Amino acid sequence: MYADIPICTAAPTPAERERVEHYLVGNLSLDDYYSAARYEEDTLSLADKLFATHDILLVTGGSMMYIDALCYGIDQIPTIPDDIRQPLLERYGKEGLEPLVQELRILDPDYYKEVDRKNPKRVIHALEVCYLTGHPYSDLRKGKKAERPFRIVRIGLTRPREELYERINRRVDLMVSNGLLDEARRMYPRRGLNSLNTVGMKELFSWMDGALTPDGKPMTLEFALDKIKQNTRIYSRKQMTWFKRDRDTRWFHPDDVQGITDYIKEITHADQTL
RNA sequence: GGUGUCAUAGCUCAGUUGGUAGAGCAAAGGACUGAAAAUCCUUGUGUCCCUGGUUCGAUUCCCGGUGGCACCA
Repeated sequence: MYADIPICTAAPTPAERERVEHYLVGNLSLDDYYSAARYEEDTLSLADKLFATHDILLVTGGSMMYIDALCYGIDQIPTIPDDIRQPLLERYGKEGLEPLVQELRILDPDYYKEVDRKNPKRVIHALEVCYLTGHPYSDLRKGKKAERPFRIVRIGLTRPREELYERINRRVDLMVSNGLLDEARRMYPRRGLNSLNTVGMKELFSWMDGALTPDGKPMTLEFALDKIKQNTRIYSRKQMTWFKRDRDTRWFHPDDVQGITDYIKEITHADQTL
């Protein structure tokens, strides 16, 4: 989605896009506001258009909440304007989280009971919605699964951890030889943007800032690159935690092309007999 | 070769006035509804380098050994 950081995001290359049509690649600029809800809108309207000429569309990637927004929908909650978000962020910076948590207890006791009260993003967002709408956030959280006018087949790809980690490390090395450092240097002036608070950029920005490692020494490039590998590994584990919750997902080793093909055939056949 | 110093969790190190030990980082598990590649939560038994001694009891004190580091030759 975000343009200008194709190496960091492992965006499909022009050659790959030549072979297979891709959508929503580099369609956003780094300072665009975006969200899972907008992704839901964008992908649904795109799907509507593409199904006129295609039978099957493939959604790939590992952005957990975005994929769920497309597959299962997301509740109608208004986008928070800056003049509501900013004052809350300032208060959080000055007063810390506790007063905000107490305020949430009054404005939305139901959500207060279930939120992770140590997570600033969750607490602040709930307050934002309360302020903006004048209603408790929990009133808007229906959690209702959306119906889609198409069939969704979820295929999960995974591999033994050792194999996975080895590939992640190699992937980062490959990104570096493809010019990740130059990309980070070009983006450095815009480093405050949320879209650049991402694995692959944040570690290199810290290195450029001369940040210190936990033992008090200035970060080396090698340390920053190890950090990228480590954070990518952690991210891959988070993906597993998220996706394995979903009972509809069928898992395959990525090399098991036969298995995946058979599974798709089986499902298509089942559809035809219906 | 001599003298000094250090040896504790995967790593960097605290600590125990002698009663078998704890932080940060790493690692693993988990949460997740408009900032999500974000944000947050949970989990710490390890021959306290080895041998012997003192002691009711040693990782802690003492002798010796091994290894690292520093200085002197």
